[in-house]
Amino acid sequence: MEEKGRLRVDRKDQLETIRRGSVEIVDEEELRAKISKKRPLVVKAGFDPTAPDLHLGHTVLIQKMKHFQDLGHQVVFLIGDFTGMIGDPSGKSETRKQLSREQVKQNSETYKEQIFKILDPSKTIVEFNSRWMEKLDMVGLIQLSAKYTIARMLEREDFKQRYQSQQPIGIHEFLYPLIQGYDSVMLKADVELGGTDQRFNLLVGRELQRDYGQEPQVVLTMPLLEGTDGVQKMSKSLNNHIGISEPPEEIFGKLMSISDDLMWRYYELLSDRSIDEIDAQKKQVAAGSAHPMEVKKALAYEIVKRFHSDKAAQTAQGYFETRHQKRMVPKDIRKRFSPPEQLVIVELLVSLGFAKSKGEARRLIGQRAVRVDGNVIEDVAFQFRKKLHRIIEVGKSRIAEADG
RNA sequence: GGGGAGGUUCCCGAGCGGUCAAAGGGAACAGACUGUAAAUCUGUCGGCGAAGCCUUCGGAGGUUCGAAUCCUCCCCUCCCCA
Repeated sequence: MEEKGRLRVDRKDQLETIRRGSVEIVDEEELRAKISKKRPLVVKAGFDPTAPDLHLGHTVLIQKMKHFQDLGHQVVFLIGDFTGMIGDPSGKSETRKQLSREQVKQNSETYKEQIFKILDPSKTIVEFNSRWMEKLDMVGLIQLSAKYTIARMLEREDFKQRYQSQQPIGIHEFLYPLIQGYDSVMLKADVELGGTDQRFNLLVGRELQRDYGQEPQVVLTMPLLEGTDGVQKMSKSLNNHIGISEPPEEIFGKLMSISDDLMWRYYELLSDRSIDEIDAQKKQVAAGSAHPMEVKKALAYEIVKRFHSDKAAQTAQGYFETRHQKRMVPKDIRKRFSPPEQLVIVELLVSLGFAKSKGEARRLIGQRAVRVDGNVIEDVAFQFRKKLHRIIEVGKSRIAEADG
C-alpha cells in the first residue's frame, strides 16, 4: 500500500498501473496523449445508489480509481442519484424498481461512508448527478434525446437481448445511457471507468462529448468480479457477495469457501500483490510446494486487513482456524442471547434467527444439524435450560452463546 | 383501433376441473466427503400441527360437490396488423 502512495510522473509507469487488470481501454493512444498534458485528469466513475452496501465486486473499480488517485489525477466519485430514479437495468434482464427520492438520498450517504475505506477523502470529489440533471428541462431533455437513435440504442447487448426475447424495455431506460453520457459532458471527464457491462454507456459518453464540442473521454473497462459461486457476477441480489462492511470473521470465512480457481481471480483483481508474485505462487501450488489453503488464507488476511485492520485479520484467521479447521467452539462468540429459564429448542432457533420458521427448525433437527454444547439434538421437544446449557449451533456458521 | 400469445411457489419453467402445496432445473440450507475448499453424492426446501388444518398459482367476482385449471370483468407484458 505504501509504495502505491508515491506519485508516478513517468508516463510509462502510469500506463502500466492504469492498465493492470483492465479489460479494454478506448483509446490507448488518446490516453497517452492526455497523460502527456501533465495536468491532473478528471477521472469519473459512476455508481448506482441502489446498492448501499459495497461489496468486493465494486472495489475492483474503486481500486482502479485509487490507482489514478495515487498517480495524481482528480478522481470524481459520481453518485447517480438522479439516474437511480430511473434504475439502470444493465446486467439484469429486467427493469429495476424505481427508487424514491428519500431512498436514494439515504443510500448515497451510506455509499459515502464506505468508499473512503479505499479512497483518500481529501483527494476525492463526491458528486451527485442530480445537481445538473434537476436543472435540465424538457427542452434540454429532448435535445439530448435527439442525439441518439433507437437503432443505436438497440446495439446495447442488454437491450438487444430483451428486445429479441420479447421482454419489456421502458422508453425511460433509453435515457439512462444518455444521462450518463451527459454527466461526462458536465464534468468534462477525461477518463471514465466502469465494469465491462458499462461499456456501451461509457462509449455513448464519448459521442456526446464530441457533440458538445469536447474532447472525448477515454473509456476504461474493468472485469466484473465473479461472486462466491464463481459463476455469476458478484451481486447482493444473487446472494453471492462479500460486503466490505461485514464482520471480519464473515469476510474471512466467505473468502475461504471460494474455489481454488476463483482464488486466483480474486488475487488478480483484488490483491495488491504484483502479477509476477501471483504467478510465482500459482506455480508453487501447482508443484505442490505451497498449500492452496495457505495461499487462500493469505488472500483472506489481506482483504480483511484492508477493510478492517491488521488485528482484526489476525483474530478472524484465529477464529477460522479454531472453528473450521479444529472444529472447536471459538472463545469469542459474536452472537449472544439471554435465554429464559427454559425454552423449547425449536422456538429458540426461530428467535435467534437460525431458522425462519418452526417447521424449518424441526427439519434442521431432523437433519442432525443442531447441536447444544457440542451434542447433536435429535429430539424436537428438547428443552434448552439456562442452568444446564450454553452454546447452540446450527451447521457450521450459525452459533450463539447464552449469557449468564 | 383490430388480431394473437402470456402472467404459476426465491428465479426459470411444467401443469390446464379432483390423485396439486403444485413436475423438472437452478439458487438456498443441512449431512457425507474434504483443505469449512471446489466438484460429487444424499436429504430438505409455504405456515401451524399427532392425524389434520390454514394461506398460495396477476386482481376481483362467478360456475361447480370440488378450480392454478372453466366463465365474466379488470390490471400488466410481448408480438403482428392499422
